[in-house]
Amino acid sequence: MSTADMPPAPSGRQRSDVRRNEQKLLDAAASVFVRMGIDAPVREIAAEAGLGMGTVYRHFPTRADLVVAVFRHQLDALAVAADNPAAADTPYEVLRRWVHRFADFLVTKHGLAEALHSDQAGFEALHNEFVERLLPVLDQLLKDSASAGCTRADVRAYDFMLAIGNLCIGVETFPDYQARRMIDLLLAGLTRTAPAPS
Amino acid sequence: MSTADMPPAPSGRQRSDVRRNEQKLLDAAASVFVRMGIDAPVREIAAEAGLGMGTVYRHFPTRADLVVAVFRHQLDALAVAADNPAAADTPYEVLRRWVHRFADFLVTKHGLAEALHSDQAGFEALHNEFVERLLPVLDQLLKDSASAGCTRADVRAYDFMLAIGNLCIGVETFPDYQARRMIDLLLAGLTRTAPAPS
DNA sequence: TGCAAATCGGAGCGCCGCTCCGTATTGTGA
DNA sequence: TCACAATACGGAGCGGCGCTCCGATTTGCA
Repeated sequence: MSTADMPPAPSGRQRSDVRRNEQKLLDAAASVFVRMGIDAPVREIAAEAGLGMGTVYRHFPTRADLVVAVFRHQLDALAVAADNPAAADTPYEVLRRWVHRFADFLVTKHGLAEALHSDQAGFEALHNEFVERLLPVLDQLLKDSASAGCTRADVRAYDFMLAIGNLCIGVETFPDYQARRMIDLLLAGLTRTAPAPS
Repeated sequence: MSTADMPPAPSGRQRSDVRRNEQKLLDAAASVFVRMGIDAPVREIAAEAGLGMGTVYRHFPTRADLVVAVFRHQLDALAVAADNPAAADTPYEVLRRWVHRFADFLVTKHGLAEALHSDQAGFEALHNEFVERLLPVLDQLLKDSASAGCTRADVRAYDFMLAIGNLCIGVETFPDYQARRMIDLLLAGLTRTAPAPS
C-alpha cells in the first residue's frame, strides 16, 4: 500500500538515479499541483520533472500515491499540531483551532478536498492516509473536549473529519461560498446539549 | 441558458421526431443515471435511447443540461415542499424537515451531490438551477425560523445550501460515513446563541 | 572494462466529452 | 399524390486523459 515497504534494498544498494528521480518527481509534482491543481495531468508532472511517464508510475503506482507523498510532511505537521496544548486553552478551543488548521490545509491545496472524496479509482489511498494520520488526533481532541464537558460526545471522529473536508469543497469553484462560516456552524453544533435525538 | 426558451416554435410547427426523441433521451438518461450514476458516459445514454451522439448534444448542449432536465420536476417538488406548513410545527422543525428532504434527494441520485460542486466545465448550469429554484425557499425557511427566535440570523442561505450539499458527498463512496448525523450537527449549530463572534 | 540487472522513455491502448457533416426524415405547397 | 427544402439524425473522428508495456539506456559490481 505504501510507496516503498522495504527500507533501503533487499540485496545490494539502491541505484542512485532512483533516489534522484524520486526527488525530482516530488518537486515537480508540488510545483505543478500549485500551478494546475491536484488534478493536473500526469504527463505534465513528468514533463516538469524532465522524466518519462513510465518513471512516474514506477515510483508512484497511482496518482494518489504521488499526492500522498507530496503532502505527507504537511500531514505529519497536522498530526502533531495538537500535541502542544498552547497555554491554558479550553479543550474546545484547541479542537476549534486544529479544525481550522485542517481546513486551511485542504483549502490551500487546490482540489485536495475534492480529491479526498472522489470515487476515482485509486484515490482511496488518499482517504486512507488521512484516516491513518489524522483520525487518531481528531478523535483525541473530540474526546478531550467532551470529557471537559465542552462538547457532546455522540459525534464520531470519522464523520466529523469527512464533514470538515466536505465543507471545504467548492471554495475555489464558487467564490461566494464561505466554507469557514459553515465549519464554525458545525463546531457550534458540537457544543453541549444535543437538542432532540430523533 | 435553458434548454428551450421559445415555447413551441418561432415559425411553423416543431417536427414530431424532435419531441419524441427528447422524451426518449430523458427516459434513457433517468434509467442510466440510476444504473451508472450521474457521471455515466453520454454514449451510454445515447445507446440506451437508441439514438446517436449528435442527437443528444443537439437537445442538451451539455451534460449538465441533461441532468437538470431529468431532475427538474423533482426540484420543483422540493421548491414547493415548504409551502404547506404541515400543522403547527415550529419554524425550525419545518426547516429541519426540508433540509433532510433536500439531503434525501441528493443522496438518492448517485453522484448528484458531487456533480453539484464539480468544477467540470458546464456544470455551473446545475449549480445555477439549484440556486434559482431552491435558494429562495431555503432563504425563507431560514428567515422564518430566525424571526421566531429558533435559530440565529447570521447564516447565509447560500452558504447553508452548499454546505448541506457538500455534507452529502461521499455517502456512496464511504459507506461508513453518516452524512445525516453531520447534517443534524449543522442544524444544531444553527439553533440560537452564537458562541463568540470573532 | 565488461556485463547483467535495474531503470528509464514514450509510443500506444482504451475511454472519455464533444464536434462535424453527409445522410435520412419530415411536413408542406403544388 | 408527389417532390423538394428545411430540419434533424448518426456515428466517425478529434483531442485529451490515465495508465501499460517493452525496447533502449544507465548503473554499479566483479
